[in-house]
Amino acid sequence: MPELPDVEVYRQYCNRTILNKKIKTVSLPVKRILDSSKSTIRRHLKENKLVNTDRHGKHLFLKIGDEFNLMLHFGMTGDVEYFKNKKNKPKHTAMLLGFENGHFFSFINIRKLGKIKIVKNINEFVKEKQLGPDALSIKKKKFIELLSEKRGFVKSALMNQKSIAGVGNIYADEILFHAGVHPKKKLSQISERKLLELYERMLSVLNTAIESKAQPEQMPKKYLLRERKPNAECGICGGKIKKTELSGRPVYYCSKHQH
DNA sequence: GGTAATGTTAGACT
DNA sequence: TAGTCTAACATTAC
Repeated sequence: MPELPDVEVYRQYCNRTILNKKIKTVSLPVKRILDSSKSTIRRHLKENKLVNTDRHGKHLFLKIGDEFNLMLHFGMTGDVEYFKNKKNKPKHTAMLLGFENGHFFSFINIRKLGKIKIVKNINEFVKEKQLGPDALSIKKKKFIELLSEKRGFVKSALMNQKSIAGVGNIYADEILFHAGVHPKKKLSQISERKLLELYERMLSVLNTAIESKAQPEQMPKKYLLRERKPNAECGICGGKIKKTELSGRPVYYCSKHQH
């Protein structure tokens, strides 16, 4: 479930499992997700250690030594798993690292829409990809500034990685749900005061999701994620949850309290 | 067996 | 020109 909160949970997981272990084997069976050549990735990882982690939006960076990073992007499906016995290798493993201690690390990518790349400088990568500031680091002023100069639907703007990095389809819905803003409201019709509220809600939703380990069942009762289906009862106002579509993606919202 | 799914992006559209 | 939108990608789960 790889939006910002999911990737942050993966990052924390990597921090407590794979750091400072020497890599002995590197297997990359899914060619289409490689953004660096197989040999480049191998060369950087073999006999080296992952020493730190970083994240920008939905991109995870595993630092190799002090010069390079292994960038992982999950696409629509993805997970990471550290395990001790090779027999437990997860299905759809797109990268398998074997450590000196005999344990393994798998980058799982079912739909193969993810990416693996060796990245030298994170800031330069972010610039190249034209990613906006990370959703948890963006300043209030910058947020207002970015959204004020856009047109189109408010949900599209929240999901646009070039404005703000990290918010995807599910959490955009969640943020709008708590801010009481209809996903198909035009940005031009949203007051600055409402933009401020969106900013506050974005932070609280993302932080709450991370605290809940990105598991819907662990989130507060009034969260839309827990009942993300048509005709469910709204946890905030008792209204009816409806489903519509925007750019081919599903949109869930409360027909009563989101305007 | 049809349908839908958490992301990105090239190319079409406005 | 530049911002916005659509379709396509690949695979599984229900």
